[in-house]
Order: sequence, then C-alpha cells, then structure tokens
Amino acid sequence: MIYPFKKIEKKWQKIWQKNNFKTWQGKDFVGKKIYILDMFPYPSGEGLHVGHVENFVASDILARYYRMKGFNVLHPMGWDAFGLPAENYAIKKKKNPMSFVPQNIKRYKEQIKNLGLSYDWEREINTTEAYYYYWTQWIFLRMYHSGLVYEKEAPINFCPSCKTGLANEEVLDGNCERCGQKTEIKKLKQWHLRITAYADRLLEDLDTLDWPENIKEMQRNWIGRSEGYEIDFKIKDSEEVLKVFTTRLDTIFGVTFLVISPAHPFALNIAKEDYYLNVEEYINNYFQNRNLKNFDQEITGVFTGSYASHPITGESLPIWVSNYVVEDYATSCVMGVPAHNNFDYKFAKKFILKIHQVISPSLENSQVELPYEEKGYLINSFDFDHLDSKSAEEKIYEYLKKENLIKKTVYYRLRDWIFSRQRYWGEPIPLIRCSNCGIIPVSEKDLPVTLPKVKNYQPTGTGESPLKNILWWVKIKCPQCQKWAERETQTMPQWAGSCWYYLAYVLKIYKKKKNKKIPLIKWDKNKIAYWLPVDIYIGGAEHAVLHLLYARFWHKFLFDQKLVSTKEPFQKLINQGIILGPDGEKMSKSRGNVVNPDDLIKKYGADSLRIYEMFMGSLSEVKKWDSSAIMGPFRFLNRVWLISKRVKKTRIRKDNFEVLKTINRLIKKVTNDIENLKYNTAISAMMEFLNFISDKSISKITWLKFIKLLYPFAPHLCQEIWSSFGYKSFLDKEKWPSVDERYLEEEKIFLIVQINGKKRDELEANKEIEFEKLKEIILNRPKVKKYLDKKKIKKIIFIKNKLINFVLD
RNA sequence: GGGCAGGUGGCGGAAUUGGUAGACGCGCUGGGCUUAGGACCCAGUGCUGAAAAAGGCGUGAGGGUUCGAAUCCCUCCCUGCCCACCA
Repeated sequence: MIYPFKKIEKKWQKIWQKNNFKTWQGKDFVGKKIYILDMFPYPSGEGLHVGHVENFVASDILARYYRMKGFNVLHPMGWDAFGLPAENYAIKKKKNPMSFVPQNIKRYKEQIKNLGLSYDWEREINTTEAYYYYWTQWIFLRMYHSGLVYEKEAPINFCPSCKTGLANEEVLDGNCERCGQKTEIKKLKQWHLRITAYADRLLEDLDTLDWPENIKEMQRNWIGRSEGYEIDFKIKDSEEVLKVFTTRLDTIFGVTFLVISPAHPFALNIAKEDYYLNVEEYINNYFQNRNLKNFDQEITGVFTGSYASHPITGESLPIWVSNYVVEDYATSCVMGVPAHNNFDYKFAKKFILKIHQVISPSLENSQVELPYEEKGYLINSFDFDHLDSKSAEEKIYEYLKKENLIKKTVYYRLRDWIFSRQRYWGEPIPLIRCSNCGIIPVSEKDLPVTLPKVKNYQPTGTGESPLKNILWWVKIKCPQCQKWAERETQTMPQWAGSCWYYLAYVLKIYKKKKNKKIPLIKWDKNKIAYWLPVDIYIGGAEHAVLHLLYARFWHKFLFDQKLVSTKEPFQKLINQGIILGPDGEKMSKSRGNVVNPDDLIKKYGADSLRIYEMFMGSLSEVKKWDSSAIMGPFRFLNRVWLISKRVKKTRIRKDNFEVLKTINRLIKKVTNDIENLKYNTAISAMMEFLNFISDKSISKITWLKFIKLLYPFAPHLCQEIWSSFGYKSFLDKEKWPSVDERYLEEEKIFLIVQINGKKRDELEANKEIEFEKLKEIILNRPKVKKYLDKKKIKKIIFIKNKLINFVLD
C-alpha cells in the first residue's frame, strides 16, 4: 500500500500558508537567536533543480530543529534577480526581464511551497525592486564618498557574447563564467571598487571563520599576498631606473638579465637604435594577440639593446621584453634568475642567456638539477657565501638599504573589482557626468535611480550601455552647475545585490498605505546587532571567490562606516556538494541528464525526496543521482505511516527497558547528527529504529518521540501523524525530545576476543567485569581453546568493556 | 606546474577518530502472498571455500610503526575540484 502523501502534503502546505507561515517568522529581539541562511537563487526560468533542493532542505532541517529547541530562528528566502543569467534568458525568450522575472519567482515559490520549506516569507526580498536597490546604490555612494570608487581605463576581460566587461573573478579558464564564451581583453574605461584596500583584512579575518578549509584556502590564494622587495636597477647610459619586484632577494647574485612586460612604459623607450624596429614589432604583436588569453602560450621575447647594471656587482645585465611578465602585477619588471626560477630558466634556455647558480641545497654539495627553486645556502655570492637563504636575505637587504636601492613591499594578486557592466539589467550606477563639473554623485535624497522600462534593452556591443539611448532618462540637470549633464549609463555587476542581502532580510519592514503593505528597508543597527552574524550559511562552493569575497568586502566597509557591528557576515559556511546526473556527469540540458524535482514530488512526495537527498551521502560531498534509490526512503515513510496506524490502537502504557534504551539512544544520535549536519547517518539511525520496532508493540509516547525526531526531515507526514493522535499544535512549536541518560547506561556489554589481533570470538559479559575473572571464562571457551592449544601466551591486551587480545608466540 | 579534497562490496555510502570493516539504503538471489506485480512480507547477500562448517583473503599499490591500522608515518598510482606564466 502507498500512504496518501499527495493528500497529506497538500493539506499541510495549505494550512501552513493559511496560517501565513507565522510559526516560521523570526521575531526581532526575542530570546536566543539563530540565523540560518541559504544562498538565494537566480530565478532563471529553468526552475529549481535538485541541487537547490539539497541546499534548501539541508537548511530547512536545521531551521525546524532549532525552532523545536526553542531558538528564535531567522530563515529567510529571496531573489537575486539582476544580472546576466536572467537577462540572457530574457533576451533568448524575447521578453523584458522586468516583466519576466516575477513569473520565474512565482514558479520558484510554488516549487518551494511544494517542498514544504519553512521560510519566513514576510522577509522575502528581491534585488531588482526599487526599495531594495535604493540601498545597493546608497552603499555604493558611501563607498564613493570614502574614495573606494574610481574610474580607470584598463585592459579588462570582455565577453563578446554577453557584450560586457567582466571582473577577473568572472573569468574561468579564459571563458565567461556565465555563457562559456572565450573572453577577450579590451581596453575600456570602467568603474572600479578598491577591494585591494581591504586585502589584508580579508586575508587575516579568514582565520576567525568556521568555513571549509578549502574555501578559505581559495580565498587566500585569490588574494595572493606576497611579501618581497622592490630593487632599483639603473639603466646604463640613461637616467632611468627599472624597479624590480622579487620575493627571492637571496638569489640576487644569480641575476643574468632583466625582463619587462611589453606593456611597460619603458619597453619601447629603452630600445636601442638597432633593436628599435624589432621591439616595436614585438610590442605591436603582443597587443594584437593578447585579446585571446591562451594558456599554453609560448614564451617569446625580444632584446632591447639596453643594459642595466647589477646593484651590487655592477655587472651589465641585458634588458629583454617578454610576454611572460604579467603586465598589471607589481612593477611588471622581473629580474631573471634562470638557475632558480622555472620561467626564467625556460627563457634563458630559449635565448641562450647565462645561467648562474647561486643557491645550493647544502654546504657540502652544490650539485643539483637546475632550475632549483628551493631555498638553501648561498654560493658564488661574494661576501654572502655560505649564508642560508633567510639570513642572506636580511644581510643583502641591509646592504642595499645603505645604498638606498631597496624597499620592502607587499603585492597582491587580487585586483580591484571592475564594477561596471555595459548592460541593461542591473542597478544603475548613481553618478552624473557633467562636462563642467566632472563626476557628480547623485544625492542621497534622489535615490533610488530607477531603471527605466525600455523596449530595446539588448546589449549594443559597442562598449556602451543600452541605457545610453534613452534620452529622457540620461539627460539630467547637473546638481552642481544646473547645466545639462548625463547620467552614468553603466550598471552594477550581478554580484552587487548579493553583497548585502543577508542584511536586507533583517532590515525589511512594511509601511501601510491604503490597506496595502508597502515593503521598505530601514537601516536599524540594533536589529543588525541582534541577528548578525549569520550563524549558518549553506550554498554552493562555486561562489568561493565571487560572492563570498565581495560580500565580505562590503561588510567590512559597512563595519568601518559603523553601519554593522560584526567584522564578518557569515560565521559558519557549509558547501553542499554538487549532485551529478545518473551518468556521473554534471547535470546539463545538453546532456539530457537533468533530474527534475517536480516529477519526483509527484511520484513519491516531497518528504521522500527530502529524505532521499539527505540520505544520499554526506552533505558536502559530490554525489551521483540514482533514481531507483529513492525507493528506500519512500518505503521507509510508508512503513512509518503503517506503524503509526498500529500504534494508535495500542494499549501499551509503559515500554520495556530495551525499547526505552533504543529510543533514548536514537534521540542522542539524531540530535548530534543534525547539529553536525550528518543527516545521512541520522536517517539511517531512524531506519534502524523502525526495523527494531517493526515486530514490537510500543507506547504512543515513544512513537511520538520518534515522530518528532523525524519531523525536520519529513514535516508533512509527521505533522499529519501528530495531528492524527489528537494534537492540535504545530510541531515547530513542540519541544524536541530530550535524552534520559538513565537508559543509555549498559549493564551488559559485548566483548571482542582477539587472538593475534584477529577477532575469533565475542561474548556478553557484565559491565566492569574484572580482568582475572574474564580471563578464566574466556580461556575455557571452546573457540578460544582451539587457538591457544599448545601455544604460549606472550601478552594479553585488555581494554575494559571493549576487547581482549591474546598475543601468541 | 601549484593548492585542496578523496580512493572501502555490483552501486550510494557507514565505521564512536587506533579496537567487531561493510551500519543504513539500492540492487540481486530464494521463498511467501497474489489473477498479476516494478506492491507488500520473510530469509540471504564482500570475495574464496562446489552446499554447510572450519579456514583463508580483504578498505587504490607497496613498505613501516603497533598486541592491533580503512584510520598514524614514508614512497608511488589514480580521480575530482579550484587556481594557474603573480617573479
């Protein structure tokens, strides 16, 4: 028989909705809080996928559990609806995203309702609504006034398909993060946010976070702090000086050439007559070809004819121009130490330059295969010979410092965040361009700068935003000189809205206007102080260096502005592992291996789907979908339904010790497992319990304890059973079962008998049994006797209440 | 090339952190019930040992530490993810 999941699920979803989800509302300033947050989705038109389900169910279990534990739970949901995915989809479907996004949201909400997820819908937010992006713009203006916003023409990544500039973080393997197109390098004037000003704090404060180590490591690598030295190399026959950045000062006597990037301002200037044309051609070539980022690019180069002198030895060092020097990192000039750097080595080999070993792995033997990139002891380094790398570094620094040729420096791999997009579907950047006064920020009282409705919102591809053509919107009186000026027509990147949305949930209020509730956001530091930080944040790892870095940056800025009270927004982070298709490949439409949650809900019910996804394996691991395996959880719930009917008729009032022991153990196990997000083992323990009682009669009390344990996982079924026992309450308001320790203690224990470390026998014995007594019993057991026969016992290992091991000769 | 995670039955995965390897579930086999079953119930299920028992072998490969290793150490192989001319 199949339990009537359709009827049950519909019934409770309706009741929950009718109750206006009041049970699930987080109340400001009431009791002990916990903030459980999901990464909010892009409402893309494809609908929810099984990955969303995994994410949302995982947090829903926590939310329901903590409500039963008496916490004041904040568990909100919203829509990250600006940005390329929604816009590209809208263009494909030839609809304006403004009219289109609400439809998608409606579909998402319907699906979420069908899953029985317990969100606080009063706090729902949508990044594309004016009341919301008012504040996105407001924070931006604050940043502007704090000097964190600047415009700069720079070579940036440009997606020819999305027709917009992209941030470094949005380019994966040279492809657009959104559409997969190969990106090009284009020189465009772009707004930047000075995230590098926060590099150190973004790095340091990672240590205070309870995040997966790999995500922290990714952020560390992305920030890429490196401490080193900037050294002056004088160019011969010139007044100019080349500044070189190195982290390996100890190898300075191994320098045999200098290399500068083709984009370095000196590149052409220092080229000597005979070399000028070569260098010019090389540089032109570089700029023509750099638009396609090529990862297996060959190292090329050209000699400038100029020489620099070594700051210590005065030796002449040829200056080369090469593509292997990154143009926008550090001084974009490198000292070539081919013996101790792999790239320098390749370069020297190719152009037959001197290779000069100055580091030796040990003092005794300097023989080593080059390039040798490890630290070691100095050789061929004049006065500094025999020093180890570290002390040599200090001594050489002292020496060059006296000559005023060196400076300690820190550089970051992290670049400032390119913050403007030449697209329609984003928050307008609240700035005004006046030909008289320059850039004028929109005044706070004129916020929000609303995005106009337009017919033609397709990207122009010329590097101009489609907003440029909407003259009525663009033309504006300059607030300063009152002459005609223009609005900035570029928009913010898709990540802007998600930089502070976890605060928006906390700050959302309603204003009543003619019986209508108008949503508003009102900055309230007390509310933020109460709810923040987010205690548990669940979402995909794909945002490791995007959203999670940007949001931390904004949060730290808000902290400096005294607008929030914590240094970090997200205390604990959990990444759910992605779910692969049944073929073991990433789910994608083109592969045709996408599993649709709607179908599964129809066939087995939301509760079965919820349990199946949590039962698949550990939350953070990558998992493969197996459609037939959902039958396990489905059967499990059917049996719960059946046994419930049986228990309803029982007359048993008091359970025997065995049953009480088992239920109390289960309570302990499930409680621990939920708190550690080990849902798979919690579920298997509940299955075990069901197997255990399937041929026994148990009391209603014990059964309903079990139903409460199962409730966060299968809320519809458990709520139905609860009410069928005559209870009117919502289980969210019921108390989580507590463990009665009396039943956890064992008076009998199972002892393992090992012989030479191998299990040969087991026996039940009284707890705390003494060694001598036990030994006597065991030595008389036939199984053991057989092994001990004629052999000498060398040693006996006895672990109380657990194991005894006889070591034989 | 660098960083991180991981490798356990036919499959998804457990294993209290050094102490019964394979919980739980899927699948499979046999039986029951049934007009029927892709429903349900019962039994079995790491490999090998022709059935049972005794035994032997077993956590990517090899070595080590230990009374005892999936777990700790060393060497190697493989897979996944992220970053990659960052000096």
